[in-house]
Amino acid sequence: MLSRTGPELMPRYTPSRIEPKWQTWWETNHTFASPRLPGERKRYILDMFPYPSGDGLHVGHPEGYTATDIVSRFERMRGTSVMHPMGFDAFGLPAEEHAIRTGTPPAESTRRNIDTFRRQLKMLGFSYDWSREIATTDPGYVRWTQWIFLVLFDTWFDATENRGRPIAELPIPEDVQTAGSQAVARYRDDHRLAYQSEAPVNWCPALGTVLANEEVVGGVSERGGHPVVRLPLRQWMLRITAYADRLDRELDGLAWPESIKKLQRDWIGRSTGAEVDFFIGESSGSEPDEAGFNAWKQGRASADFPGKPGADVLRVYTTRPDTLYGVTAMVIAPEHPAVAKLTTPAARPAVEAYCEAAARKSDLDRTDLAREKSGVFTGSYCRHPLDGRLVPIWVADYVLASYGTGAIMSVPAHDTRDHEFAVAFGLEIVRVIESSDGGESELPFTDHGRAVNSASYDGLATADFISRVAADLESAGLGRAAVNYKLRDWLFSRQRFWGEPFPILHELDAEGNETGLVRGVPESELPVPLPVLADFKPGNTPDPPLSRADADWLFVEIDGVRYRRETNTMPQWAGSCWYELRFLDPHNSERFIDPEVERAWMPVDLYVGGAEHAVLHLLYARFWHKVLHDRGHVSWPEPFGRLVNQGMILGEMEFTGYRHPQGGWLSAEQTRAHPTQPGVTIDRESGDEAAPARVPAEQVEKQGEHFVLRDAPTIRVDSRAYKMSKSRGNVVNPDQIVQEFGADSLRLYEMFMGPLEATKPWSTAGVGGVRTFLERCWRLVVDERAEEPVLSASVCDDPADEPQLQELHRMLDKVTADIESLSFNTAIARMMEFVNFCTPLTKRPRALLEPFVKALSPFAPHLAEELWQVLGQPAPVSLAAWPEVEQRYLHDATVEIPVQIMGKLRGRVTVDAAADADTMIAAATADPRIAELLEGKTIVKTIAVPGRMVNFVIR
RNA sequence: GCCGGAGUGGCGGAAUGGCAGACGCGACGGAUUCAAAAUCCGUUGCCCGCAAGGGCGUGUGGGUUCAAGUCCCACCUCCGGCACCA
Repeated sequence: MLSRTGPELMPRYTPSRIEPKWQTWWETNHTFASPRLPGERKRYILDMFPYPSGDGLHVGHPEGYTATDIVSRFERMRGTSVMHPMGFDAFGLPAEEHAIRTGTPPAESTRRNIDTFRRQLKMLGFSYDWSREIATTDPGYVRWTQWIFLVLFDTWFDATENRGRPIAELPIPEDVQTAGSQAVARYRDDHRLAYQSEAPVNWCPALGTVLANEEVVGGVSERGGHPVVRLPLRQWMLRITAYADRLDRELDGLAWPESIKKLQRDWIGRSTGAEVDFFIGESSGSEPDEAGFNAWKQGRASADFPGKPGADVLRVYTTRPDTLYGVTAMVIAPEHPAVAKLTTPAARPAVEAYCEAAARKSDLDRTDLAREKSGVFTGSYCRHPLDGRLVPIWVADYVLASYGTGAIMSVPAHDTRDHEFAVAFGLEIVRVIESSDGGESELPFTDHGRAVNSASYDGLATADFISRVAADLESAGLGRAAVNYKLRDWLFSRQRFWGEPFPILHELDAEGNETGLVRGVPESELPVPLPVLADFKPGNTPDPPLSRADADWLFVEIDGVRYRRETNTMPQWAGSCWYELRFLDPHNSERFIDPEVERAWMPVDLYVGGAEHAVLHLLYARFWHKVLHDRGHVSWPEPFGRLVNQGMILGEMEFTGYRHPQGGWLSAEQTRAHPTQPGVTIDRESGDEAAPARVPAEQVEKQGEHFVLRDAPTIRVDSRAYKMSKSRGNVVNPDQIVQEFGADSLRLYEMFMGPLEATKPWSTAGVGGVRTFLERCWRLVVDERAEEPVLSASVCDDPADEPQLQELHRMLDKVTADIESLSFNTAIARMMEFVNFCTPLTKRPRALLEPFVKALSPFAPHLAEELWQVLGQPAPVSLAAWPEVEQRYLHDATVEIPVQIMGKLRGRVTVDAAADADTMIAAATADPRIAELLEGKTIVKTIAVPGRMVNFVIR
């Protein structure tokens, strides 16, 4: 019996023998080493490096990696200098959780996981320059991550120049200057891009850490789905909001998918509108009197709009200043600083109770569950800046303290949320916009339209109103145009062990208490290593594990001053914010990168990875890069020139039937999803839970639009592919696929499945299909009956004939163009056609096979090297010159064109490829069948596109 | 709710406004074989027809055009993301 993989049968295509052989050869010969500096044409082709999880590689990884590998190999063969490195994003929570469970230090399990990943990546034959491998956990890498943090710490953002500058250049106001050096230090600290803040944070008791806003989804942690509560804590923040404008605008020049750019823009959330001050008076009274208001207004008219709101006003931000006359209430966030002042004695108990409840509420309670608007009246009023009427001030948690000014003007007629709030509390609703067509539109009406009930502005279109009123407010000193961003500053510290320590020291006084002054660790003492700990467990309090380190780690003395180290660690994102730079100069111990190398290789020309990083990683990395750029450390403002997102690979297609609780089948259309429990299906009528059951494909057939059970055609079954997951048991293991089919087959299959960017279901039968193709390639060249791989007798030195050369060059033309456009699936299809063409040939000229093997080599590199060797060519084909496409073989002398009558295909005629319209029409009418159909009809119009088609319009 | 993306044979998918379904999987038939596997050759959108041929077909309904999977309008379904940002 013959087996596919039996080593005794070498003449058959045996990946398990040739793949390790060539992997060793490439490694020994440093085939894919990149030069320090590129030649004339360079390509920096980068994968998003993986987090080395304990599960090893899954089949999603090789998809993007194969795509970039094909492009890298192709570019090398064309003589381009290629940078194609790989490394590991090795800090992160899972290693630490594993450590807590098993007692294994994270460094150890991380090293093991990296070893597994590296083995698996090498097994797939990727042409990485492994001498450039980095892990974010390497001390030599951490050193420079910490160094970049110190750059952030040393930078302030100059808003007038719109760029980051050294903190030493920060202008110090005179009053601060006179207040002494401590005041100056604090002033500087308040302006650094890396700063400490005491703001409420998302504390996750289950994970024992605080999380970034981005890591909290719907009130629970993104990782693990644990509840998150809000807690005030001292934290390190990065002032990414300073760069919001540039992060938004500078997306324009990038060759990124528009959808990703849009996601980033939406996340940054730039909005334009106006800030407006509402008079509340100096004293904490409930109704500011009219005289005071008039005096205030007069004062404002002769002065500039204050940069910061005084205690006598409530400042709001609105994108719709045109609705100013529709204001019927002011609403401030429970955390707004003026809450206490505005609360009247009578209202105090209710307001305090409300604010306390809001503070305790997690984001989950505030959003998902509490859709009903809640709020409480403060008892106070403010004065409307334009018409002077009294407007009640409410507190409600639908207003966020962290956005805009933390206070809004409520316009129930023209804002959905304000409308809900007004309805819930019986507030007045005043229409100030009608639709442009004059129709009585329903409220709330949030579209643009025409102003009504707005004094002298009546009749103005919304856009005109906005610009007019903004100018009027500005000149009256009552408001000004303003820009706001949804983006918040980046909460950058974590109370975990397995992350980069901050290179920061807190000054201690004689009693050992922190003075509040901080300094960076001297550059010469980087990296700050992680301390040796016996126990990695996070505590019940937000005290970081590092605070339990030995005193000789924890305390430092410099120039006679004692310091305590910062004991927070950086989040996992830190390492991936600049790895694209370090790959270019991974062993440099003098600088984080040699500027000459940086200038020569950056930016990344092709960056491929999953769309799940569309916002966070890519935004953070762009931010760091811009800071480094502003400080003169890198030459380009953006790190990634072209970005492509590979699609997700789903599990195999599944048919699912539903079992009725009383037994028997339930047709799929009689079921629906459980209203609250995700993943649970119930009987539409009875509400009973329906048990899903996987149905084998052979028991199913298609009937009209749906799939039904073959034995019970009234029972519909669902058919779809699901995300791979351990719980569903549909995870495909790359090791197993390589063992069964070979790495080349896995690579080729993943590229053949469909477009790179599409989501597509896995099919192991499909891997078998491309394996068959590779076997056909093998038999084209190799004698199957010999003991050792030798050339097939049908391979000859005869020149290739014209039709063969045409086939060859058309294939090469298509494959070349398709690699350039990352359309690997169609490139492979074209090579399959070429092999189908060659298979029946009893004499197969080398002139045909050798260029084909070259074209195949980026896709199936091991097989290509082996075939190249069998053909007697010197290795490696991986660096052979990409075959030239000869244009003269691309075009036929004659073409067959369709002939249509009234747009319907009625025949075909063969004409000279260069035939003009008249010649084509003549040929078409000369065709007996066409002539017959045209007989007795009047030709109204004739369309002839040279080389394409002819169409007769008849009557 | 809002924002993306996608709906084409039994399945994955191809198609600069110009011959819909390339290529692959699956299925069916043939050659080879004692037999099977493997291999090679062929057929394979649906309907009518012995055939020649004809009709219908790219989620639904309309439109533009000599010609629409492709462009425009309205809608349906699925997938992904965001979700009180004033």
